[in-house]
Amino acid sequence: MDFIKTTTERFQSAGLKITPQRLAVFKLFDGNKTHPTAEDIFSALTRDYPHISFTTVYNILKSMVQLGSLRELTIDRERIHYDPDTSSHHHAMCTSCGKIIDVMFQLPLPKIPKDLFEQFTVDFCHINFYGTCRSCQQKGK
Amino acid sequence: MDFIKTTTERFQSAGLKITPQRLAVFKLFDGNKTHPTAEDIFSALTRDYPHISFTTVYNILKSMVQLGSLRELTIDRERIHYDPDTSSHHHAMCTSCGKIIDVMFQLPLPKIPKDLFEQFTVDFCHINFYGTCRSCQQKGK
DNA sequence: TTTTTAATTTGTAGTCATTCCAATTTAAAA
DNA sequence: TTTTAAATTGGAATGACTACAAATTAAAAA
Ligand SMILES: [Mn+2]
Ligand SMILES: [Mn+2]
Ligand SMILES: [Zn+2]
Ligand SMILES: [Zn+2]
Repeated sequence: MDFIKTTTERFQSAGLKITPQRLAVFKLFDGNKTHPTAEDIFSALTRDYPHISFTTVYNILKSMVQLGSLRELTIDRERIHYDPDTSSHHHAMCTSCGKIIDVMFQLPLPKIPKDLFEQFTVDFCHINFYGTCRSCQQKGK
Repeated sequence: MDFIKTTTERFQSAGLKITPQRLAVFKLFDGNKTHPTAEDIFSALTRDYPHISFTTVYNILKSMVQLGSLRELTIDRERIHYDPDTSSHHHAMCTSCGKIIDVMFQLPLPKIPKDLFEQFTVDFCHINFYGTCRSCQQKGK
């Protein structure tokens, strides 16, 4: 299903308006695999919306997360990265350049220790890999 | 091996001094399974060191991490939690009360998709579970 | 199309964890 | 005991994110 259309419908169903700023953010995330930050989105918007406010960007991101169109990553302690792919997958971040890539695999449920479930109702799980990407390895030589 | 002794030796080998403040922090972490924050450590120290500075706490924590006596958790976006258990294990955080518990298991290497290793040298991996702990589930009723 | 109104955007100020810095103090080597 | 490099301290700075109130606007109603 189309990300922009789905997200637009979710906003409308929630009684939220479709503003040019919102639509521009939807477009930036459509098919985006780069896991941008609020700053990234803000910078990209300033070209078309020179008066865009950071608050607006944060507001839009928050609504998109609440409506299930974006997921917040926990991999980078410095800032939140947003992912329009809300399906179950994980991430790897290069500790040298900060690039974040997808790691498409499922942690098999039987592997999770059952004593965890005895103490805890698990809602979701983030698996974060840290290391060095190819281009940074070559640069380091 | 004893945590305080090991950590003390690491500081000395690195040419760092053993101050009362440092020793007090080492003691607070010895056998500690609660994953405290800098604030937690600061508060615990104010009893014996009423003039302790936050900067000192942060400096000590940084040195301990650098020398391998502490590990920084990525599970809580709001603040860093520190763990004196640097062996490979994972964590679960209650999204209601913030409590963090250990999840003792190893992600089996063959389960990690091999294309990750083609693009990336993995140094370490944090697995973070989020959910609701027992006592918060009961309170919620 | 015009009017109406509640929602949105914007700029600014505020928060909070963490870091920076320079003056003072101190562990520990000489 | 003296010396000195390192540590501690308090206060100021940083940076991501949030709160708030005034101005603007999407879109429903007339
Ligand atoms: Mn992703
Ligand atoms: Mn632990
Ligand atoms: Zn890299
Ligand atoms: Zn709880």
